Order: sequence, then structure tokens, then C-alpha cells
Amino acid sequence: MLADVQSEEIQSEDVQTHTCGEADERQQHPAANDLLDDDAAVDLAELFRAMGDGNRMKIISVLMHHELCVHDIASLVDMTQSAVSHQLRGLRQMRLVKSRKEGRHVYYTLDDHHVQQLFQVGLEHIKGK
Amino acid sequence: MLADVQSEEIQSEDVQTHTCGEADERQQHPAANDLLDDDAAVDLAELFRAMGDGNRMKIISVLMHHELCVHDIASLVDMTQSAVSHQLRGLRQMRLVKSRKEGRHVYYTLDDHHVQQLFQVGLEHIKGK
DNA sequence: TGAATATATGAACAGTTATTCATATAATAA
DNA sequence: TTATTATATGAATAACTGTTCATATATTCA
Repeated sequence: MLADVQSEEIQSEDVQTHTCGEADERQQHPAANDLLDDDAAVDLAELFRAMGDGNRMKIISVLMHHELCVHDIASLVDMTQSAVSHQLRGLRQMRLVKSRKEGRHVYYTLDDHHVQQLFQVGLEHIKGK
Repeated sequence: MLADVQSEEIQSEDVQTHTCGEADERQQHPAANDLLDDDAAVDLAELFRAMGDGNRMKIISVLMHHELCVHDIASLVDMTQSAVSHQLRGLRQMRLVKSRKEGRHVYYTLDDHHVQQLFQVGLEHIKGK
């Protein structure tokens, strides 16, 4: 699935073709086929925005390989319990983390492997600075 | 590289181990090793926040397989030229897109394959609703 | 040269977001 | 029961973000 993306390289024919400023702009650019519809664009943006905060990235980082309760997350990432709880709700809503209740503790883990993939790819990107 | 992430599954030993509420909390939880430092957390968050807007995701979508000038992007995603230009600057700063000037046109493409990977993985995630 | 086209940018404003504080719920221990 | 611990949540506020509008720069064309 990831390989598909890489194999779909930009075709030189596409690169050469541009209609910017042409007299007849009634025909759409072929790139219009790739345009996300409103719903998908918003959903995708919400997912990425959920990862768009330093503290939330720290929370996700400590959950990479360990199941943790709220209190432990708070002490590890040095945030108040309240702030962590608020952030976890957002992460839960975006299905980035899931929770499991045991007694008075609530344990959190990453929801699925996509989260780890996004984290890893993002890390590779910023390291290539 | 992506396979590595998936192979690093949560170990059951880790799941069982938690020190929440224990008397001696001087020793750090093993998850502390995974904690991002401040700089990396901020950099990673900025990258994801750059993708955390519906219009920016639309811009990235039309650039997936085609090099486009600002005017064409604006007409495809239905934004004003000014708004697109502002957004492209942010995307350029996060190295999500790169530009090439030719005459009075400036052509944009995605900067590297990580962008396509993030887009694709994110799309898979939101489709699994 | 002047007009038109393509892009970029600063300022301002409206909308959003992350934190804190106070408090609520829930489970356990004494 | 009362006290303690763990977590969640609403309200308020300060900080941030995305758009618009006006305008600037740059290139091409007549």
C-alpha cells in the first residue's frame, strides 16, 4: 500500500502539461482527479491536527511501546493531570489512542499501527533537515 | 523502516508493569526512554500541524501526481490566490512542498516521498472508521 | 514605456485551541 | 461512613491560526 504511492511518480507528460493562463480554461486540469472532497479533507486534517501539538506528540511517544495510565503519562511528559486528560480525550476521538479501565485506573495505548507509522515517517522527515 | 515499527509490538511484560501510585516513584518508568525531547516534539508537531487544515490537505492532494502553479492550485481547490500563497509559504517552510520558478510562474511539487506516505497512511486511518 | 498577469506579503479580524482552575465522578482503603 | 486516589470535564482566558484586503514585486506583452 505504501509502495503504491512511491510507484505513482510524477509523469513527465503531466509536468509539461499546464493550462495556467490559457484562453480556454473550461476543461479541468487532470490534477482535479486527485482533489480530496470536503469531507475527506476535513477528516484528514483533523487527524493531522490531533498530532499537531508538542505535548500530544510526547504523549504518543511514551505510548509507542507501553500501556500507561493517565497519572504515569502526566508525570512522564510533565503535564498536569487535567491537561493530559483533556488531550487524551481529543486523541481518543481521533482514534489515535484507546483506553481500558481497570479499577480506578484507565490505561491507554496507541489505537492502531497507523499511529506508529505516521509517527515514524514524520520523524524521518524532520530528521532529514 | 515502516516494517520495524510494526514489529516492535507492545510486550506483555511491559503491559503488566506499571508503577502508578507505588510508594517508590523515584525510578522512572521504562517508557521514559521513548519520550521525545522538547525540540523533536515541537518539530514533529509543527510538521503535522502543517497538514492539519482541510485546505492545505486539498492543496497537497492536487500536488500528489502533478506539478502546478499557484493560479492552478487556487482554481482547483477553490481558494483565493492570496490564501493559497500564504498556505504555500507555510508548507514550504515545513518542507512539505518545494517550488521552481519559470518566468512569472512558480511551480510547486511535493517535497519528498514522506509527504505522500503521510498522506496515504492518514487516508487509510480515516477510512477505517 | 505602460498595461496585464503571476505571485508574495503585512496588517487586521474572526475563529480556534491549550491550558488552568475548580469541581465532579468513581473506585478503593481505613 | 469518611478520606484518599484516579480520572474527567465545564468555564474562562491567553495564545495562535486562517482568511481577507490592500498593496508590493516581478515578469511578459504590446
